[in-house]
Amino acid sequence: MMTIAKLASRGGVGVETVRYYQRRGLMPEPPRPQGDGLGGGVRRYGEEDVKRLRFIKSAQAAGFTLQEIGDLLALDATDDRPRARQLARERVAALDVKIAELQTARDALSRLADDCGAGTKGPCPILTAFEKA
Amino acid sequence: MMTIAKLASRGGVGVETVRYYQRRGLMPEPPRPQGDGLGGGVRRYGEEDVKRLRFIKSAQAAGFTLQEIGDLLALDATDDRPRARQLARERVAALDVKIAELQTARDALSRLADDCGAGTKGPCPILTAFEKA
DNA sequence: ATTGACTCCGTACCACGGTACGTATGCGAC
DNA sequence: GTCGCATACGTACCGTGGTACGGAGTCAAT
Repeated sequence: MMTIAKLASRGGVGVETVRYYQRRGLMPEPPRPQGDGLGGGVRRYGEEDVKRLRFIKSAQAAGFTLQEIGDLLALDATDDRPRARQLARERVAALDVKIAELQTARDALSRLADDCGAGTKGPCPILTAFEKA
Repeated sequence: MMTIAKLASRGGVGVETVRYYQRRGLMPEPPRPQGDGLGGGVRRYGEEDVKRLRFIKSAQAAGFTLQEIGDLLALDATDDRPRARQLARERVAALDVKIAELQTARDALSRLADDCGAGTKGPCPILTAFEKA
């Protein structure tokens, strides 16, 4: 068991971020010891909380919003497979689009860098670099 | 020549967005006719403004912030090739990282969707879907 | 038992990229 | 010339994802 600072550091985020996720309902707020009569004690966290935090980071990297991540986490506790599959497939499709878009942009920029290195006179044609993209 | 509404629509953004870009210094504010004594007239825009607007969209898709796009546009008017090349190459590197990241996430999600379709009992292992990513 | 570090909680604030709103003015059609 | 929509401009507000701050409580070590 660990306190929030340890949890945050193991999850690669700040303490405030964990608390923000708790407010958003993405992370559970473990019961405080000593009953809970206003000033009960310090909350403790376990490995499953670290996993959850890391999941949130990965899902964010996949382009999910915190809202969607909340939905996914809620889904994880249910047996609604069709819904989970649907969300995953929608995201895969969105990612395919996004990846293609970035690839196109990458190539345009790469071309720009090359073209720009070729000559030495005048400005690089930055404004036109994306025109054929 | 066109007014701001036409420009915005040809650039695929809203009128307010164009004005926002003007405030940010990304789009020029053409002089108003009738001198400029407070209430001069309606500004007019040309094809080069449409290009500029489209460039902003493309660059945004490439992950540039508006600040960076401003830098690029400023650069476009200068002869500082090394700097332009540097910015382009930095972005290419950043895009390569981002693309790889999205690709990994995509594959994890795709796997999740498949695994989730396999059985019919119990919840999909959503929380663990990204663990090996 | 006191110090010092950490926690809890609420509230405020931040950057980003817009979007909306209100008022005054302009401009084309009739 | 006057009706009505579009433009100009300033200012306010929005969602997203946090970050910072301040005061009170807690806890472990000395």
